[in-house]
Amino acid sequence: MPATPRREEKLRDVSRRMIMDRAARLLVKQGYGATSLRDIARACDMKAGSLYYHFDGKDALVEEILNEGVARVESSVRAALEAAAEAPALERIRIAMQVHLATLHDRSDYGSAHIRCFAHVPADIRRRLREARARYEALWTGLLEEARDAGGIAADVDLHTLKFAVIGMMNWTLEWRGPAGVNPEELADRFFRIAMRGASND
Amino acid sequence: MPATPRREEKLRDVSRRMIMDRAARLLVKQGYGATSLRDIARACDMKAGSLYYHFDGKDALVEEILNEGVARVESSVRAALEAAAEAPALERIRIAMQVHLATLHDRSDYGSAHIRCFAHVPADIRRRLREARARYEALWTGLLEEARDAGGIAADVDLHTLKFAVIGMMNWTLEWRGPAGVNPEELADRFFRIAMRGASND
DNA sequence: ATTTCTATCTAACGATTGTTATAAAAGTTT
DNA sequence: AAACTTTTATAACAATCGTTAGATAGAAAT
Repeated sequence: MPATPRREEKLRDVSRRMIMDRAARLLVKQGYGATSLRDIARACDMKAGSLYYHFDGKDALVEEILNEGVARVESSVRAALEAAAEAPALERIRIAMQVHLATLHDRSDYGSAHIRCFAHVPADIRRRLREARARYEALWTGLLEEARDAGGIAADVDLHTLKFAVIGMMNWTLEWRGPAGVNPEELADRFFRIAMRGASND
Repeated sequence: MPATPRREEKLRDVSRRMIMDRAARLLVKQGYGATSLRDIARACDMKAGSLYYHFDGKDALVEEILNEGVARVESSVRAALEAAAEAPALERIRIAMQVHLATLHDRSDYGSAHIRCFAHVPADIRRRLREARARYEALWTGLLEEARDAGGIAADVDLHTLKFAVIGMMNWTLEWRGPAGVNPEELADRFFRIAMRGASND
């Protein structure tokens, strides 16, 4: 086998990455149906046909972006949790919320693209994405069970409902928080405060 | 002026209503970009061109549907709140959550269509829809202020954050709750339990 | 210098899109 | 029965869609 030239392999990957970055941004702004390959190509200073050198087609590109969307959020959260492996269960939940929210708003458009486009992407893509989603949700289920087993969560709170409540309030921030809003970490703390201790006064 | 014949006016309205109903369902399932006028027409046993007798075009139809989406949720919630005008502030919040969730999941596809399609609809439609959205959010702001002024909400909870947390967890149910899931009223109670008294144990 | 490989462009394909003008029904009024 | 109104169908339009095959330019390898 020939010695694999690293320089060129990098170049190829750089183009792939640029295409995915620009496409992700467009997906967030315009949605799946309204984002054409020509839109994506123009954002990359390319022509639509050239994208086929890097991807098998629109759906393959979109699937890879959306898949990387969950993957990025999950790995960020997982890394933060490993770094805080000894922290109390509730504190680990707060950290997970901070990283989830920060990844969504600061890091990249992949996570946002996933959340925004998942519902309207072709059914076969959606089916495959569900696996990655389920894995990430299982991470949260584990976190909450951990807290409950440590006695940190009230017995009459359904963990399934709690999981979706927390994920829901976080993901919904994409619908209202502008880039100039409260920073994600502070926002996560406020959500944590509400979800864990409750808003009421008694 | 001629006596307006009620029979025919009704017939015209019935067709309009049917078109909007079917279109709303398709919008929920497929999203704005992937729902064509021919899709909508087929669902109505009509041809695409015929839709132009009832609506000025795709965007006008979609805007009317999405606008009615917020309007329905708001008027349902408002009616329920008027019927419970004397109830304690926190109880009124619980009721509002129940009706919001029930309208989204049981009543019709208009509210779901609004939530699902808002982000990806053309910008000028989105701009006009924002007014109706803001009015509905103001209703929630009022509800929460009412509860805070009555001493029912902790001082260190930001009402703006709380509002979006509650709306977010409710609207996100569209992403995970199937038609066979927990009924909306019970789900609203669980959310209320979490958001108001908190999930933690201390 | 020639060949080979990589990355992009060109130009077109058939299908589908929103939209329009016009014809044809179907129903109501006179 | 004739005239008129309301509703739908027909058929086409320009534009755009995802996709493909083949040409082209530039860099790397020989």
